[in-house]
This record gives sequence, C-alpha cells and structure tokens, in this order.
Amino acid sequence: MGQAGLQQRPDTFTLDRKLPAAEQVYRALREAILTCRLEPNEAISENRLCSMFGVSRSPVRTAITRLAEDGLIDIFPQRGTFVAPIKLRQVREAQFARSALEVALAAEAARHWRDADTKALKANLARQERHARAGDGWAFYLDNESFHQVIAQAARMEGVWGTVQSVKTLWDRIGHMANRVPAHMADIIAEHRALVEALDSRDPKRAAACMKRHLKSVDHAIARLRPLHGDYFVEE
Amino acid sequence: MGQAGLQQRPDTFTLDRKLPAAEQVYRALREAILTCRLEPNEAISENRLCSMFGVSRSPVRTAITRLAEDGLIDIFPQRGTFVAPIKLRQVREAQFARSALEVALAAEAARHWRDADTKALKANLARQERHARAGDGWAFYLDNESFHQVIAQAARMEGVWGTVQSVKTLWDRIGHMANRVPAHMADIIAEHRALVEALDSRDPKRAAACMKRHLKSVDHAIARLRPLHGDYFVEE
DNA sequence: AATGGAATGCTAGTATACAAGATGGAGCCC
DNA sequence: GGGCTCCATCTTGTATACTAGCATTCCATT
Repeated sequence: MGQAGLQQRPDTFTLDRKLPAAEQVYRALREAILTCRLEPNEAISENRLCSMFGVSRSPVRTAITRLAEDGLIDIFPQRGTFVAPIKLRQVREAQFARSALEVALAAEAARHWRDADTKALKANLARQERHARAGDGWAFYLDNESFHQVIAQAARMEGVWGTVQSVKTLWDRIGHMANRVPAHMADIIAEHRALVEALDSRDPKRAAACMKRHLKSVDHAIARLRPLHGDYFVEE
Repeated sequence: MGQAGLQQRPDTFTLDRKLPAAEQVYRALREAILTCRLEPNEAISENRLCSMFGVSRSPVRTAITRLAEDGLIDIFPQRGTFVAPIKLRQVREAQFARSALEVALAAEAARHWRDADTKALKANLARQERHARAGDGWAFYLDNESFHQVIAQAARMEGVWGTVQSVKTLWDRIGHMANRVPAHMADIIAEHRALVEALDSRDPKRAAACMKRHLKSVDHAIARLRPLHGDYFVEE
C-alpha cells in the first residue's frame, strides 16, 4: 500500500482559484495524513506535490511548514520530507493531555448545561448512528469532533477546543484507522450516549467521571491496531 | 514606544551561518513578541524584516508562517502583517486549559515523586531568587519555565510540557510584562516554594490543589496590567 | 466643497532559479 | 569479493522576480 495516498484520488487535485493555494494544499495534505491515505513514514517530495497540485514550490513549502508545526510531518534537510510516524510515547502523553482538558471541559459544561445543549447532542448522536450504519468513517469522525465541540461550547470555552484539537491530532490518526472497524464506532456511540445523560444530569463530577471513562476506552483501539499496523508505530 | 522592538537591539541581527536562517528569524521574532519588544498590534513588514536580518523574503516568510500558526501574528494578505493583540477571551480560555493540564501533571508528578526531584526544584528556586534580586525578567522567565518542566518530567509526561508551552504562549506575553514588577516575581517564588512542599509530600490531591491556587493567582497580573497597557488587550 | 475615478505605492502570494548538503551507484583498485 | 572514491542525482533552503489585491493620494469634474 506504499503507493496509496494522494494517488488514489480521482485525478490531480484541482485548486479553487478563489482560495489561497497554500491553504488548499495544507488542508488536502492534512486530511490525507489523518486518514492514513498518506501513511506514516511515507516519503513526500516537494516536487512531487507540485506536480500533483499543479502549483509551484512556494505554496507547497508553506503547507509543509504548517504541517511540520502540527507534528504531522518530519523534515530532514537535503534528505527528504516524511509523514511522521506515530510515537507511542507521544500518544500516551497526548491521551493524558486530552483527558485533562476534556474532563475539565465536561465538568465546566455540566455547570452551565441547558436543555438546548442536550438537544444539540442528541441530534449529533442521530447523525453518528446514521453514518456508522453507512460505514462512513470520515463523516463519523466529523460527527465525533462536533460532539465534543458542543461540550466545549457549553463550557463557554470554545477556544480550548482548539487546544484539544491540536492535542488530539495523534488520536485522529489512530481514530481513523479504528473507524474502519464498525464495532469501534458502535462502542463510541454508546459511550457518547452515556455522556449525554451525565451532562443532562448537570452533575459536574458525574460528567467528569464519564468523560474520563470515555477517553480511557480509546486505549483499546491502540491495542487492536498495533498488530495490524505495526510499522506505523514507534516505541520512542 | 512604537518604534521599540527589534530596533532596540545593539545592531542588525547577525545570523549564525551554521544554523538555518528561517529558524533564527523565527526564534528572534518569537522572543521579541513574547517580551513585548514587538508590541501587540505593531505592524511587521516582510521587507523591513529582510533588511533587519539581512536575508531574503523566503526565510522571513517561513518564520512568519510558523508564528501565525503559534497565534502570535495576524496576516492580512496585501494589507500587512501585525503582532497579534492579546484577546482576553483567549487568555481566559488559555488559563482554563493550562490549569487543567498542570493540575493533572502536578497530581501525576506527586504519584511518581523522588527526592532528586525535590533537589532539582530547590536548585531552581535558588536561581529564581537570584534572578529576581538582579531584576532579570528574562532569566526569571526561563527559571519559571524550567520549574514547571521539571514537574512534567517527574510526571513522566514531558511531551505534555510541549502542549502546556503552546497553551501558555498568551501567558508568556503577559508574564513578561508582569515580571517588570519585582513584587510579582516575589509572589511567584513564594507560591513555587509552597508547590515544592506539596510535591515533596507525595500527596496528589495536595499537589493538585496547590498548583490550582498558583495558576489562579496569575489572574491578578492581568488586573494590574490592563490599566497600564490597555491597548494591548482586546475584549473579543 | 464634494465626489468619483485613475494612478501610485504598498502589501502578501506565487513562480522560478540558484546553492548547498546527502545519498546511492558505478568504477577502480587491492 | 570487498573497500574506497568520485560523480550524478536527488533533496531542502534561500534568493529574486513577477503577480494580484488593497489602500491612499491626487486630480478633474460638478
């Protein structure tokens, strides 16, 4: 599957002339990396990306600079640019950070909770169920994101959601692999349902504990995936 | 003080030919922004930076791209690039996120605490006291960073320290202004001393509560600074 | 005095060319 | 057959030129 990635798209990426080229290249590459269409350790050549996107090196370099800042790409001057591997230690640390942030957000959200919030989350759950049934991993991923974002909004800390997003970049890569397993999505939905009930109870401690359990269960995804994608993960 | 910033340096920035130009420009600009030598809302011209650093636009643009990702710079195409203002809502959200992360780190550190950790923190405290007496705000800032980093190391979550660092970028800007007030540094040292005692007790709850109090006290810095630097802060 | 359009000068975004470093393969020698 | 050297080719980093958009200024007209 080494030749996977962007080459699996219908054809060369078509840029929207109304939007900055660098931004479009950034988004396309980020999505490809998160969904593992560009696999960990895969070499990326600036020149190859230029051909693929039909642009010069300038916007490609800008996009690559941003992806390196995001921790998704490793640049080795004069040698090459590679999709960053998934470092297990970083995954563990990211889980710790995400848990700390989202547990605090859940508690704070419970303190400010309103019926409209419950309504919004239930609508989201319905979408999750529909996309899981359809086997649409990407749409399910977006639902999942939206679900947690609503909680951050309810906590009146929407900016913290941005921090969570950057922390969870590693999770997103793993989550996309996990989403290929229907049972995984079903598990997530069940946990999300429990979370809605806890938040609806307006009990900060209950909401915090429930969120903590939810985020801990993602550990199981790694245990499942390592046998299948051993080369994606490095111990350090 | 509008003409402050990089022009206050002894002379034009001298690049080290052994290091990538983009990296050096990035670090120099980041430090200038964090220490408010480049003030919030100050215009930055790519061409002006080229003259200042003696390089072409390429490394300057790379550095600016990274600083924009860090949230320190706002780019308005065809209009200009500006040092980002300090948005109070973002500050509040950053405080929430930092508190969540460092309280969890302190609790975890207490669970793994060793006498060598106490020793390391006490050595750091001695340096803090020395630099505060000398009125060296920058050195004190570095001591402060190192202090919290040791705690993350003790928690065996050093990678989370990177997350804290990106979260606390806003704090760093405020902290540098606050460090010009000697009383502020003295307060910080006293709180750090209490934190060392809490960690040394190996009691996770005590360490967490102490860290929470410590991070809450930084609120007072904002209350002090707003009358002096009202134009640095925006409500949104 | 007010208004509208053109010109100008500034900005960032992008394209292209050059420089320097790293790597791999071929050829030569022992 | 193995080791060493050299060269070609790849890479990223940087320099420079061009393009397009935006804001300001100036001038002509009413």
